[in-house]
Amino acid sequence: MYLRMITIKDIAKLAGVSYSTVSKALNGNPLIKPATRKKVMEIAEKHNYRKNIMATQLSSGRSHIIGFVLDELSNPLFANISKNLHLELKKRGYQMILVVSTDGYDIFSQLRVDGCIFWDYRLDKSDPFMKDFSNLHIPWFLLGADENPNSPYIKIDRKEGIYKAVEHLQELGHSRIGFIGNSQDVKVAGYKEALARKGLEVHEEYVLPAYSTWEDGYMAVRNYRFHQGSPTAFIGLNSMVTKGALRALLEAGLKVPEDISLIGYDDLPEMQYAEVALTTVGPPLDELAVQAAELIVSLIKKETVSYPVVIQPLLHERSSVARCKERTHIENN
Amino acid sequence: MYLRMITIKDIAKLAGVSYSTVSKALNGNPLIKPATRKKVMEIAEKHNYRKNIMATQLSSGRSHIIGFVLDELSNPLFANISKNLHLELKKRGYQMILVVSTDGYDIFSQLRVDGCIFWDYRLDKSDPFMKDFSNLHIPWFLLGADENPNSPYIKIDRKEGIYKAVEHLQELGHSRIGFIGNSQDVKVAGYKEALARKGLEVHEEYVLPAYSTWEDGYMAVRNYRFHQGSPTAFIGLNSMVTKGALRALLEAGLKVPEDISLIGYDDLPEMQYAEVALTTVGPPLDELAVQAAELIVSLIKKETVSYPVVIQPLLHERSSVARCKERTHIENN
DNA sequence: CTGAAAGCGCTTACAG
DNA sequence: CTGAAAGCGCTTACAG
Repeated sequence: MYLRMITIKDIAKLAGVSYSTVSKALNGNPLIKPATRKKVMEIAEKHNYRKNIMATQLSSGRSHIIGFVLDELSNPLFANISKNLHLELKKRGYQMILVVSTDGYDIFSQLRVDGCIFWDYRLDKSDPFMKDFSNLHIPWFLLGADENPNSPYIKIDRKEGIYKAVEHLQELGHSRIGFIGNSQDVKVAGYKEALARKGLEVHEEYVLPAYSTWEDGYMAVRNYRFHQGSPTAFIGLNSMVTKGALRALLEAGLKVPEDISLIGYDDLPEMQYAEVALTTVGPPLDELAVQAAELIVSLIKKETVSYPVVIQPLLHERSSVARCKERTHIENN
Repeated sequence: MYLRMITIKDIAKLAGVSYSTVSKALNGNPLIKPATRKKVMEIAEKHNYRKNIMATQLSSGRSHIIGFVLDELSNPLFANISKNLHLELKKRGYQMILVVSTDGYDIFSQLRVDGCIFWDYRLDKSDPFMKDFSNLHIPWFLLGADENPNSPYIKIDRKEGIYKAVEHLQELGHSRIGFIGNSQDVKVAGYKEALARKGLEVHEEYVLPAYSTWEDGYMAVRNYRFHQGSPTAFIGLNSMVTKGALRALLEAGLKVPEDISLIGYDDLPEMQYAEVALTTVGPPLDELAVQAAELIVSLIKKETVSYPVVIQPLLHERSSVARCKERTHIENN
């Protein structure tokens, strides 16, 4: 079918050693004499040898492939996480495949992954897929879940992240703090709790509904009527919503941060390159990837792990937040 | 490592037949007596047997996995194409894995895919990856390329699609037709050619620059100063740009299609659910997937194929285009 | 219609 | 330090 590829037996012949020696040399077995290893390596290199992963998998029983399951692809956050995770897994000797749940999961019946990471998955144990999946006895965990009784997960403490944003704003004198996002999101709950903890009043009117896109954030602000008692600061649900909101604020003639402060959730690089360098709160994405890679590898190795692993979002101060000048933005309006 | 899974040998023992018979029964070999097959199937079912794909791959030499390589994930078009392609491949006995090029390609050194589809890839033969990849002798083609000398590809005749849009608008009396998109895109070239073919004048001013997002389309229209000689109709680069442009047009107080007509490229379902059901032109996405699946399977089977396979974009009339009422939108403005 | 046997390309005790 | 051998779980001629 294909052009036949070179195998360890071919290399063995060329090197004048047994093919088990070749296998060991290729795998860096320390018992092999350096000179032998060198010769084997050179021949392999010269003939562009590629280990046949299927054979390796079959004999070793493991694929060294991790599945990363995402719900949707539209959030730039995923591209970032997927890339970081890919890198961290690679460092640990694993490859990653992306599985988009809308594409279905049958890939798992073909490809034996050694482990699986589910991003922010709304876990439904009665889901036929989850039933099938658990039959495979593949180590897995939820990344970014809020809870997952009896199974490992990495929790992003989003409520605490929002709390940090609220705290930061309050310290700068803001007392009327709004949120732009959909009320289903745990971040809205976190927002309300944070206000309560800080002794600030919760006004439903301060929550501008925005589902998840740039457009949503933009329209939420566009549709909002600013008035005397409007928030002097807003927190945005995610990077897209926040950037859309920023644009709408600027178009409404409000200066950010002079007239109104804005903090975005999710610390993506693009946030600092927005029209105004955005102050953000969000999980450290590199750490997230490291923790996720470590956890799945530990699970694969059957090490005992304690969970949840909790990731604390961090505040990154940039240029979209200023001390509250009470009523200033209203006057300008 | 894992809970040991049941194998064909186990089934053979339970069924009282040889394991080669089990293999054949499981694979639907017609020589096997129906009663035998039934017994085997029942036992397999009962014990939740899963074929070990690595063993299958190793012995058959093929993985039945196709790689689908994407550059970026943010366009909703990709989600659609990926899903359709996945389905079509599945019908033909193949699984698909998504490979995001920003994640790197090392997955290919681990996982032997039987074939590979590159979406709209800016092919660079000197790219070290492409060199490595071609060494693997894996069948592949470009999907959505404009050309690919000496290798198979599926061409989407975007220029012809744009031509259809221009023609449709002209037939309804429009002579000042604008385009919203970035001038790097082949669609802009197609737009200019279409105007020329139709004897319409090309004004650079009619091309509103928009790179690719909703925001880009929205801002392009926002920043445009409508005047006496402005276009009476626009064509949008893709679904996102078009939807952003639609919003900006509406906000500018223009009625679509009464005051101004709009055609969007890419016939995604969401286009008809926009604020105004959008007339679109774009490749039939189901056919695209079918053609892509057929081509890669043919290539894998070493069948001779003729290429390029050309996909013609289709016009879908909805409610965003109306007969031109010369100057009407200007008067209203 | 069924089965014994070879083979896919590796890994990994085990023996030397 | 190296090699012979068994084995991973299948598929597939081949013989019957």
